[in-house]
Amino acid sequence: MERSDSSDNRSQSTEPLTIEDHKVLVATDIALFTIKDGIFQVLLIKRGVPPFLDFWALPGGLIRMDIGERGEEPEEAALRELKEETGLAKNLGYLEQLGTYGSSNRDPREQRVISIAYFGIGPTLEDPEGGSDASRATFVPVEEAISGQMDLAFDHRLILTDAITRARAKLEYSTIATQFCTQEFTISELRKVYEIIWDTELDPGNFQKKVLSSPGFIIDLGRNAESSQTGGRPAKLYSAGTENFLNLPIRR
Amino acid sequence: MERSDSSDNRSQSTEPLTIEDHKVLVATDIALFTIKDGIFQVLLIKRGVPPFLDFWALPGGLIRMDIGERGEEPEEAALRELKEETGLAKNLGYLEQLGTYGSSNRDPREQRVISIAYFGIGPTLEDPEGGSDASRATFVPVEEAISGQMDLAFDHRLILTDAITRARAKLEYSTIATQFCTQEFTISELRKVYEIIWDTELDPGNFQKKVLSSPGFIIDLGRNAESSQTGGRPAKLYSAGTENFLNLPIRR
DNA sequence: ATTGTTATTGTATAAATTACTATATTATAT
DNA sequence: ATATAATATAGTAATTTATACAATAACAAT
Repeated sequence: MERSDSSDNRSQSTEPLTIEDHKVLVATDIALFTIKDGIFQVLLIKRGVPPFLDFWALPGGLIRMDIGERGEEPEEAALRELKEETGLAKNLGYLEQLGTYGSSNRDPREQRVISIAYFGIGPTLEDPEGGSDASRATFVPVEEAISGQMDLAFDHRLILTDAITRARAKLEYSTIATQFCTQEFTISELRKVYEIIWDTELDPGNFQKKVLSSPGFIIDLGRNAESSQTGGRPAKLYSAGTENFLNLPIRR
Repeated sequence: MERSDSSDNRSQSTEPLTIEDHKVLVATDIALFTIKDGIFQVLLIKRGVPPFLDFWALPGGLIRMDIGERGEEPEEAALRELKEETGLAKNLGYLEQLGTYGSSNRDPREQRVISIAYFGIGPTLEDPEGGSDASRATFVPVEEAISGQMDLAFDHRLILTDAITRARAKLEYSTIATQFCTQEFTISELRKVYEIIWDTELDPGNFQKKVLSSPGFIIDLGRNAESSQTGGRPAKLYSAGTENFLNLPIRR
């Protein structure tokens, strides 16, 4: 046998590495966003264990192989760790895979660890509280989280940056903005989601027409919101529609 | 490695699981697309080893831990397997992560295997040829590949379907269509990329204006292509521009 | 009733898209 | 050479969409 590049995924006595040696640890992380106090925020935990003890991090942890028939589903692991580390267990408004971060130097420990990162949205949820490997858990304004003031563990600044980019991009061509609202919301509230996340101002009249002319974006509930303290015409109430994507994008 | 004593994970004792027991195998797969003979095609291999012996599959394989300081980078593994299984080693026009497929039942073997899937584009490349674990390697029309006529291994039909969706969507708002062309191309050739992948017809005049008014999409080379056999005004030659995204989308 | 505030509708203009026509430049047939 | 077909490119009018901004509607506070 002169060729040494043949498949080594079955353990052979002549090969130095067994299949076991190619296994790696797989973790999940969630960038869970919300709008709280009129600010675009992300859920972070303060690590209570090394490495990166006392650094801030996205909630997450290893996929466990002792759960389920053949180990945990990745999304399941992400939600479990979210609950363990932050106490948040309500159904999220939205969850999708962001990407997998597998660079060989992303974890300082001897073991190689790759992470499947998720992008999530929750409406104003119950207050998080630290647990498990997290000494604290709190929503943090995204600007603050990526500013450099906060020490983020591993490559979580990269993951978070990618997640913020994803969020801002998806507002344009999808209906996910409704997931930042409560179940019943006004068009003004929906517009403020865009304004806060994009850090820009949108024309109320034009926004209204655009949203109302996008089929499946929002559903008219036929009722009005209660008048605000400051007066003004009461706004109609809507709920999220059934479409996931917009025919015509909403532009910044 | 100093941990040769802990590699026995098959002992079903009552002892708690060690960190080793949570490790899994990580593979990569590539959906590599091209346009060949005027048809949207994807590179598939015929498996030469079990499981799914003689099934068609996306090129790919395990990330190796015996390459590099701390194991292979995922993208590196994907390109290595591509070369080993299909012989294709030229620089790809485009490569991005598609997503990670980690369902616990996606691999029938005892070992849990998750796969990081990539989406790639090559211009008309050299002809592929099978190697390593692949008995054959060939470009296959995407319609044929997902039609059900071909037996695809693992969850590769799902991955391929997602990759096709990604390709069709990215044509709208990105400049990746140029990656399906040779280095120098005409606007007609670029338009045919859209027409073939979207299976639709686009108005030549309107397409021309749209492309030329999109800054950074294509670069005028100031030369003409050779006249075609059938006559007609010779087209100007262009090369791919520097922008990755379009301000205004190209619509189907 | 008056004023302030917010929601909603209307309107005029600008920009982009679409459908279609016209012209330019070549090859091929006669 | 001339006519015709084929393809690329440019132009034009109608339609749709986007933008800026004005007007009206419906409430609270006074």
